[in-house]
Amino acid sequence: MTNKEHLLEKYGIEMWSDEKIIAFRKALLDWYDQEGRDHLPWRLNKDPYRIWVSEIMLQQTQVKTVIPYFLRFVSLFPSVQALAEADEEVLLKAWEGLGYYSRVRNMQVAAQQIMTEYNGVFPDKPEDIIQLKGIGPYTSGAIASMAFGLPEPAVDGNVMRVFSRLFEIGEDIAKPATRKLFELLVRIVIDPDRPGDFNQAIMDLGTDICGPVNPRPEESPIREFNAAYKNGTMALYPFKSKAKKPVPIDLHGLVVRQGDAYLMEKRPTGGLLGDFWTFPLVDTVTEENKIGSFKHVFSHRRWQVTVHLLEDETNFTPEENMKWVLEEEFADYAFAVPQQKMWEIVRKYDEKKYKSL
DNA sequence: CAATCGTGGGA
DNA sequence: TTCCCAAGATT
Repeated sequence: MTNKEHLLEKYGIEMWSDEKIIAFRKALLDWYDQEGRDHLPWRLNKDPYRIWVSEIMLQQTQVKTVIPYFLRFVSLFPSVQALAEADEEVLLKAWEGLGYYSRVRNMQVAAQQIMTEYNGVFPDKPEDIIQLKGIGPYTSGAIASMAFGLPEPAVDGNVMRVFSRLFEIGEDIAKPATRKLFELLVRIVIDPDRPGDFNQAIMDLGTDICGPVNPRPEESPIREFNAAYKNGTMALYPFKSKAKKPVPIDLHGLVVRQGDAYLMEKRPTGGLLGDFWTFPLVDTVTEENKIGSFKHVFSHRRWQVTVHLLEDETNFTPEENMKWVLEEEFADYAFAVPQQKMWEIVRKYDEKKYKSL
C-alpha cells in the first residue's frame, strides 16, 4: 500500500475512478471558461511577478479590497528589481491600510533574493519558489500552477471548503496538519493540462456558489460530484474549530504637539504594526487631557484607546524611537488604521475648537 | 503545534 | 454587539 492510499484510508476517503476524475475536470473547467472571473487584473497575463504580488495581497484579504492596492502597487513597482530597490517608507506607504504588514517587508526580502540568487528572473521550480521569504505552501503552488503551468496544489480556505464537501471530510480545517490531506486530494484530481485554471476555478467556485455562508450547491457545476450535497450533510462541512477571542487591552494615545510638529514613534520591526508610525501609545498616563477615544480590533487583540492632547507645557519625555514630524510631512509616513483614527480625533477636536472661537 | 499578525464587511 | 469571515506565513 502506498503512502497516498494509506492516508486516504486513514481518513476514510474513497477516491474517485479515473473516469469520474476526468468528468469532474471537464465540468469544472467548462464552467470556469463560461463563468470564471477573467476580469481580475492579475489574470491579464501570466507574469509571475504580478501573480506573486496578487497572491501575497490576497492572503486573508478579499478580492474587492485587493484590486486598488494591486493596481497601485504594480504601477509603483513594476518589476522584481523595482521592488527589490524600493525605498522602505514608500513601500510601506503602498501597503498602508491593507494589514498583515510583514507581508510587504517579506516580499521585498524575496525580491532581493530573486535578484541575487536568480539574476532577477523569477524561479520556476516549486522547491525554489517556496524558499522565498513570505511564500508558503499555498502561494508557492499558486504561482507554480498559474504562472508556470505546473500541476501543483494551491490549498487555501476555498479549496479546503470545496473539497471537504465533495468528499465529506470532517477534519478540522483550522489545524495546520489538515492542509496536507487536501494537497494530496488536489494532486490526484488536478487537471495536468490546465493546473492553474483548475486551482483558480476551485477558488472562484468557493467564493460564491460554494461559499462559507449560504452556499447554493444546487447551482454548482460540480453538484453531481458533491457527496455532502447528495447526502444532505452540507451543514457539517467544513468543520472549523473556533478561534480564540481577542484579548482586551487599554491604551492611551498621546498627541504631543508643539506648533505644527507632532511627536511620532516608529513601532519596532516584527511586532504588531511593525515599522509603522503612530502617536506614542502607552499603558498609563500621568498627564491627562482626553479629547476622544476609539476601539480597534485585531485578530488577537482588542484595543480600547483613550486619546490625549498634550500641548506646549507638557513634560512628556521623548524616547529613542521617536521624532518630531510636521503635519505637512504626514503624507510621507506610513500610518496604519489606529493612527488614522487618532489623527481623525485630533482633526475633529481642532475643527470644533476653531468654530467656537 | 499554537500564537502572532490587520482590516473591513456581513449576518 | 458580537461573531465569523477573506486567495496564509512565520516562529
